[in-house]
Amino acid sequence: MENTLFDYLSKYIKLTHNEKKAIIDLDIFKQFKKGTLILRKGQFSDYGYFVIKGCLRCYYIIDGNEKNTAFYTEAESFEPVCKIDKKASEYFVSCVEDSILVVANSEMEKSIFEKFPKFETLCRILTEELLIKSKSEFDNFKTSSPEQRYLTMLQKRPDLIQRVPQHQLASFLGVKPQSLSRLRARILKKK
Amino acid sequence: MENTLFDYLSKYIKLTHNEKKAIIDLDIFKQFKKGTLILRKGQFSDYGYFVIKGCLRCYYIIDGNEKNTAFYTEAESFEPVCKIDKKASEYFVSCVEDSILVVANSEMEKSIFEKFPKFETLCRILTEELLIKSKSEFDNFKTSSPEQRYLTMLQKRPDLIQRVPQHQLASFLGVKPQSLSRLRARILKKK
DNA sequence: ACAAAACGTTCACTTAAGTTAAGAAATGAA
DNA sequence: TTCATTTCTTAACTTAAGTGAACGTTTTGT
Repeated sequence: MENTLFDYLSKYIKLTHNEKKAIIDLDIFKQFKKGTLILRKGQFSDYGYFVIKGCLRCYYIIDGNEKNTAFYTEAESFEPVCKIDKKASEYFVSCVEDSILVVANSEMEKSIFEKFPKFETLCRILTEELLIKSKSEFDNFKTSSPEQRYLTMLQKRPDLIQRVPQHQLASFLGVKPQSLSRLRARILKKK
Repeated sequence: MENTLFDYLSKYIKLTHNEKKAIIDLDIFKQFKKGTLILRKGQFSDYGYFVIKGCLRCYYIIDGNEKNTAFYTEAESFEPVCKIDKKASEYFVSCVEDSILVVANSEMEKSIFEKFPKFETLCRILTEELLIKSKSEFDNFKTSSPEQRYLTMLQKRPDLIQRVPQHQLASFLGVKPQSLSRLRARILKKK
């Protein structure tokens, strides 16, 4: 369980046995059942999440309809907007599957930064990397048609098509479920 | 000139006179003429930018057409993807107007982090904030129609409509210039 | 095992965006 | 100022997405 986390972190810094122990002692590994709501609209939360195993879904409810904007799977992390904003959350986050997550709040972060300053460097670098990745994805979304976006997802995140219902992927790709269905039929016909 | 930077930073930390001097001594304020290319496709760069005055435009050239994905104005910052990726840049960044920018590379960052560790905390927090803002904007883009996006821009970034040509705003809003023109006519008719 | 709910596809119709082209308006350089 | 270029708008036509509904399949809970 810890391995997913430490393997991921080892790309950035080497951790001593003591440092690893300090992390484990924080008791940050939590299990959640499929369907569990991690975050609700209107809620305030200063917890951040890292997916060890499973899949999280971020969605808005707009005019009574769910609009999915993000899916987080193994070795991906996310911090709710409300954490920094200090406003109530605009969206929900739920578990698409039974999941194991690393869960940490600001207080825990602060205490570990004080004990091991290099964790702050780590967090800064990880966040910079996420920001960059986020820009790439946004740019790619803006410059592609729904059909191209679907083809890109087939290449870059083929697992999502298996684990997530089509009608949830639709809004993630910026279209309605019927359009996604049609678009897939169109692609099949072309081949 | 420094004021734009220090006013902005004062929201996050208090800087001593010494710390401010250390920043100014880095000689990071640079002027650029309208049209100057700050970053080219294919280029490697480890510089980050903060806009004191002016406007930057990030664009791709896809099938010979410019696709604009971001505009940066006063008190906004950006780091090129290639800085962390270590791959060649996929896009161009140019000055929409005569601009004054804070320009710093990784080496300068590193030296200032060593002298004043609290700058690293500052950078971590600023980056977290940018990431959160970026997620909000992406979510908003995904869950809106082009018409709604234009109306949102009218509210949130009305200055852009004045400073940036319409045909550049079009791809930023995810449509062709003709569609933006039509969409604006449609809005006027409704009122 | 069964009924209910959720899911995916298809269809007909509507609405909006893409495409191509033409012309008017604004901008900039000589 | 004039001429050329760029920018913006309009229009006619094409293509794709939105909408509402139907239908069969799969999944879920009891």
